[in-house]
Amino acid sequence: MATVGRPRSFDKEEALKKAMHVFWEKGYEGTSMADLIESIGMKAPSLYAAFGNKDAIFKEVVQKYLPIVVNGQLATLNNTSDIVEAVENTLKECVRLFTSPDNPHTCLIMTAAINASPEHQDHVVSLRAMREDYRNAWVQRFERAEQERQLTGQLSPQQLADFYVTLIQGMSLRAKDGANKQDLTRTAEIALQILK
Amino acid sequence: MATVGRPRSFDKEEALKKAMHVFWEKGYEGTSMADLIESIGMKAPSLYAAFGNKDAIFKEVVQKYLPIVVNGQLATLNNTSDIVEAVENTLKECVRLFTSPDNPHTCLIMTAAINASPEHQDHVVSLRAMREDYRNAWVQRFERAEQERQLTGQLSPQQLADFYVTLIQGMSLRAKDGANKQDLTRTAEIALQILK
DNA sequence: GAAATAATATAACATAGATTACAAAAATAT
DNA sequence: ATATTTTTGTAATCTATGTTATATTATTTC
Repeated sequence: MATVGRPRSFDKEEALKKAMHVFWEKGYEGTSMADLIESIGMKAPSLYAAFGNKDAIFKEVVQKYLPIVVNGQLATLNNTSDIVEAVENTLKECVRLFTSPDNPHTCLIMTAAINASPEHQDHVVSLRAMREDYRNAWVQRFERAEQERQLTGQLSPQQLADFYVTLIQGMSLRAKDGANKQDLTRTAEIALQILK
Repeated sequence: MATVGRPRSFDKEEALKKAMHVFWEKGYEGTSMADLIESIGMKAPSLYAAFGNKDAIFKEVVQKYLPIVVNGQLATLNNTSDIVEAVENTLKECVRLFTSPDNPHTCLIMTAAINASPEHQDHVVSLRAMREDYRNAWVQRFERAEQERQLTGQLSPQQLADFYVTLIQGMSLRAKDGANKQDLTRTAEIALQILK
């Protein structure tokens, strides 16, 4: 399916992946188009032609990041039948993600758009909505556990979900601050005590 | 002590407090000089004359915020003799701060400078250092509790400090996302179980 | 090989936001 | 009162950064 005209000198998927890492590392406002241009190795007009403007690139990055990271993690949460194991595995997966040498040490959804100037509030709002979805997924998982009589304590699914999501958001920040794998693992293990 | 020249039409402390609230709400990069000018009600030249540039205003704001909020909180942590009570009171104080109608629902030190463009990395770095100090204060508190034989479990002061600081950083984000006082209080109560 | 098409590179352009110049205003001191 | 000093207000300037115009290059189709 060779198309007419000069061929692209870059792979769009590769470019998007590089853009993702930059936004992941520096956040939306902390990333300049110059950063993207430098990291991706594309010149401005090619970037604009391929993706649109900075906002559009960020949105596409988030669309890409979300399935890979969040859904993969929620699969762990939902596909492990024992609730304690499910939470343990999911927390460990968070720790692995937040300390992997392959990517920035944080969660893009949690930290890439916390604050923004008024014109870019939509990114703040949309990531916040995703965090809300993420929390709801945790609530649902604990509701299932409750129905399956796996919750021994007197804590409600909402309370448990809030607790673990709060902890994970905190770990995103701690990792960005430089917390290592051991530190975060210990914190996760402590949090797991709540379910035992 | 009347000084010569046209008198100021504003109170410097009041102006700084207003600037603090803007930065607290919007973060360093999310705040424009126009925002500050509007909120404070001073014109640009007066602002610059009184405080210096945006960076200087932010630094002065942080200097002001730190003693008021963080030290007050650490006083609670350190001056309550029983460790469980100390942690409980401190967490409750966090919740109160993060949900007070009088101020933005987050902690400035935790969320006002998470990401920034390269020229403003110094703010990111300095706030990170303050978070490190904050963590160390928690470590020291638990070390004291250990010496006083108040720690019943087998968790080290570092592990406990990491756990609670992670939770508090998470609560800063959850509060900014809209978590209410009840939600955060429940989360804090759950976290307190670890010490019992 | 010439025409058509699509991407690239250089460099200009636009705009938002931080900062400053300059003249006018409001006070004190002599 | 006049001179001096400091702050204020308007408006200009500077700068960083997002975006686009234009010419050029590389490919396919006829």
